[in-house]
Amino acid sequence: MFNIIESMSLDVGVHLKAVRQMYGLSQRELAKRAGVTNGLISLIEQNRVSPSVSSLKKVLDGIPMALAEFFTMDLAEKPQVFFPRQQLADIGTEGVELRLVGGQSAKRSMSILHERYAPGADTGEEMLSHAGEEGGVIVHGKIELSVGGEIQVLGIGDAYYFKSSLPHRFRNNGREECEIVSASSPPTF
Amino acid sequence: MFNIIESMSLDVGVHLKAVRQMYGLSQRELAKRAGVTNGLISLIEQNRVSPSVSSLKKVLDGIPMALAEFFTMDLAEKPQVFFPRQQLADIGTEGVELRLVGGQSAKRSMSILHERYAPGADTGEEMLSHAGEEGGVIVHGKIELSVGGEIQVLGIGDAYYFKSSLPHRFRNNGREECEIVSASSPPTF
DNA sequence: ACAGGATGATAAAGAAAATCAACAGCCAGC
DNA sequence: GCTGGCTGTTGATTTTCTTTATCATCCTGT
Repeated sequence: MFNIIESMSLDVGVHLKAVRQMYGLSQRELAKRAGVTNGLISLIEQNRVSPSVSSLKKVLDGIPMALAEFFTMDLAEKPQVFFPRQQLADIGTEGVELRLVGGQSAKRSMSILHERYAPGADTGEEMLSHAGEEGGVIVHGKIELSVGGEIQVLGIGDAYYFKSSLPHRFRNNGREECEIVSASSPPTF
Repeated sequence: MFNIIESMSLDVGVHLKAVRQMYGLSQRELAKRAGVTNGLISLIEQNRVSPSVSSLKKVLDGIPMALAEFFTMDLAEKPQVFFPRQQLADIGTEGVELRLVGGQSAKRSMSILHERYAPGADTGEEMLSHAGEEGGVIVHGKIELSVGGEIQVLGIGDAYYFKSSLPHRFRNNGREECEIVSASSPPTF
């Protein structure tokens, strides 16, 4: 009886770990939410067991994430979160400049906001997390943005786009006011 | 210790059975290809066990089908094929009865309508004009159709097809009710 | 009517997953 | 230094899944 797991095309363990960390959860936190034991999550992430579908479902419910999303994440390239300034420029053809944020995403029905962050302003240590998607462009100043474990400082012309369910936080560490044009879907305001 | 499976949103068993039969495989045939026993497939399809991910993977490999494909098939509601008459939404006005096929489905590339024009019914002197294309067949009665300056009376079995941007008008001058089955793309309704 | 071969279902035995409870490591605060 | 609380890991036990072998049923051809 040789290892069944190694024949798997999808590394469930590594993948689960990545997803869990992306959502900023510890094994115990996730286990508690999912109604399973932390030991199980540990074993799954080490690929020492192949969870039953019902178990994996329970675990993912704690995130929350659907089974389909979990398995399709491997096929779909990991969604781009940060868009460097250069990447926004010049998408259009000759004479036309199109600055499109999150252009690879198909569905985008959203509300647009003009935000201003005073120096030191912060959306708080408790990470924001809600339904939908959001994105924006930094118009003036700088902003520190944390999304799903990744942290980056964005400056003028930089942009962002992510699923709002990922824990996120905006913080202005600079001395200047920061100005952002953003959009969220479905319309929060 | 009560049934875990009943809390599953996805009915793996029923779904696997449907997929297997869709591919014209018996439990034993699939088991042989997948390298598992027919008994396991029987139990899975009855939801008497929740297979491990690795087992389900092996089974699906025998079809063959990817895990992602299997789970995404469940999220996509299985499209309705048959629409009882009563179920067709009536979106018409006075003298004109318009019954829309598949009105509840968001993603449609076409609007199929069952239209009834009472004697004297008229879509109005102001010509209709919108994007896309439309066509149809006269099932019962007669209808006077004007399209882009041309006028013609169509009877049973006659048909039409034109670009919706051309100004058009339907009018029933006869004494009988007129019945038409039409389609337009992209969906107007 | 019968044999042959297919179908899916099932009980019991064996293998693997999931839990329980304990473990060591790490870091912040006293 | 400790303590308390967090992290992830692990051996032993319980629970569940998977196989084995058997069963009844339904066709098809003789």
